[in-house]
Amino acid sequence: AGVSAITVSRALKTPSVVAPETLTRIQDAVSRTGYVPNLIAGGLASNRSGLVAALVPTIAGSVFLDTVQALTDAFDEAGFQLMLGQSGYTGNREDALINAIVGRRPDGIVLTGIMHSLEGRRRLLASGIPVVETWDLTPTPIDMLVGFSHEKVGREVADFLFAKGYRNPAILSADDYRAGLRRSGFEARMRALGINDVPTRIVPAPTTLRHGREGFADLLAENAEKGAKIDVVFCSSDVLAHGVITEAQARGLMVPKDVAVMGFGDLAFAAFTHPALSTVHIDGMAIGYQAARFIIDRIEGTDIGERVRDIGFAIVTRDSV
Amino acid sequence: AGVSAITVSRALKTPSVVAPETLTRIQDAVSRTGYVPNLIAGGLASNRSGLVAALVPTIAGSVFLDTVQALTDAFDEAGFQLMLGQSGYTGNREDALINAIVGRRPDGIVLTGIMHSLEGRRRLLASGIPVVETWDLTPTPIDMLVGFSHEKVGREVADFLFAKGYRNPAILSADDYRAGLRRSGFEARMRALGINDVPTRIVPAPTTLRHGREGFADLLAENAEKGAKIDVVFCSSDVLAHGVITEAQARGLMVPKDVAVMGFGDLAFAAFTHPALSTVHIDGMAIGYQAARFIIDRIEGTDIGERVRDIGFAIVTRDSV
DNA sequence: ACTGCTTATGTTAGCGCTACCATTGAACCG
DNA sequence: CGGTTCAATGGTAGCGCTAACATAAGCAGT
Repeated sequence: AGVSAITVSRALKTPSVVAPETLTRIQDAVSRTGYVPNLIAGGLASNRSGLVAALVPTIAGSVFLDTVQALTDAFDEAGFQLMLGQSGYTGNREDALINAIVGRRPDGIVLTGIMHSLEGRRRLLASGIPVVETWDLTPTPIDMLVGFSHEKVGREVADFLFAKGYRNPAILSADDYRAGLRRSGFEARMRALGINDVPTRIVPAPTTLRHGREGFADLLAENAEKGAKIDVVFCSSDVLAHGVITEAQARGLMVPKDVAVMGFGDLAFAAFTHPALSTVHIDGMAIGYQAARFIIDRIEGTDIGERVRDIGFAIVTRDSV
Repeated sequence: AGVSAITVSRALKTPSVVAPETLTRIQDAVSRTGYVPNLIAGGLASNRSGLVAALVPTIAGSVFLDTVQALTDAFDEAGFQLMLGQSGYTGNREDALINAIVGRRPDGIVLTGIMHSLEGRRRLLASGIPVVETWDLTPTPIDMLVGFSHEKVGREVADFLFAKGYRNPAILSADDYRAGLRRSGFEARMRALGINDVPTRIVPAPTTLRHGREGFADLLAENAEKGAKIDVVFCSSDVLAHGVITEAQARGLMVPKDVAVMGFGDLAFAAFTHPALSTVHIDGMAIGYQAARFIIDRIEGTDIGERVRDIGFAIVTRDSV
């Protein structure tokens, strides 16, 4: 287009600084030749890769979907591309993933859940890349954090169910760190209320409708042996809770008359099960948007204010409790 | 470590060509200094970014999850990082995304669904990047393809339901291109079988339990007016079908005695609804793995054989039909 | 006319690697 | 013992951009 490379670079990145006439000439040449700037090279030169990494345990049928969705949306809009990594629930792949990710010099990293491996924490810290941990609260975040207290969820659900008159709660929970936190909060508060033995069934993460049905069936069988009864099941996910409702239905049990069911997550379907699921609402999208905001602000040098955001939760009463 | 940069590069990429003694010395220095190679720079130099892009309409509650999961897994293992892009169902963001993605010079692109925009096709073709289109069949793929015929699904489901004795089918379908294909296949075959008017309800994509319930309610209301009846509902997704089952239950309708329900996708939960959902099984994981294989083979120069793979489908009979 | 300031564009260097070719020294061979 | 081969390592250039500074031209103020 009769101009130097740098002018083209400017025309594409900061069009405001080139003369309008030159600009149109360049844009014309770009569309004529089908030129697509190599952002890899640009990233190397400017030290801004335009990449952001998100690590989730798994996307399969998970509560993190909304968060991932919000992240892609928010970052897309800001011109970043999201790299998705699945660490699995076991955590042993986390370290290898961290290396692969840090090597690509992303402009930010969003972690779902807090980072547990010390080695991983050190490496992230050393990299100097903005990091947001999400979906949990910890007094010692690596960098920034947006989440809520799982323990507190457990406690408040215990209070809620107790106030509703339930005295024979059971737990159906995924084998997952955060679910464990909710469990202990729940048990601790129940103990304080005088209920000491809470029958508990642990199923593998990620949760499925199947695990909900089978887990509930197991819980029932186990308790029948002991001659005990269950009047409410607190599930570690809405999917599990949906499974419990389904199994109850299949057995001719009325929900909530015979057994009440409490979920967690308030996924899109929760309001439309039959009966509608009472659950704990978590705003997964808000977590994603806030995480994106944190990183974008940090990159742009804007003040981000308090680096830890407790996004809270809300108990939603519908018809299953 | 007393060696030149290039030797380090070799030690990390092709350890077999450096002397074992030198190798340990380098590895020692790497772990001592916490050196993480800059893959951006490496990518620029070697023209291999180690990035692969996946475009999905949306990940929200979708049938594509398994495919995305398989893609991250397969590519992670091969040392590639997945970039996730959501194009939305409308398709107008597709072009902008294509540019952002091509600019990052990924080593491969996986498209969910075929690319419709001519401009997008041209750009992808021009980029020379290996492209796999998935979840659909077309006589004119951009490059490689792994999918199945949605029309054929519609036809076979029509045959299947007709053979089962159903004569008053209805359709509950998402407003989505591929669902439309299944719909026309279904209607065409039904017409051939002498059934001309198939009551149809279109709901927005992505599908939710809610749309399943409301859509079925609408279908029912509409038909009650006309004094017609519905004996089976063919849904464009398992989620929708689950909604129909739920709504039927809420109304005291027996499935499949009063209405039968047919899903699509065979998602993990389909076997565990009550009654268990009859549906069309699609192996989303296999689609993902095959797509990854295509791209990896292409990169490594291995012969990929036939560039179009029809992965087929299977009608799964459970209890809802 | 000179200075100072602003706007538009250009020049140069370098981001951190790897491709390519060269070099070195040892082993092997007739 | 010179020639050939091979394994291990190094030197140089360059991937395609952008940061930083330089330059040129226009314009206002004195």
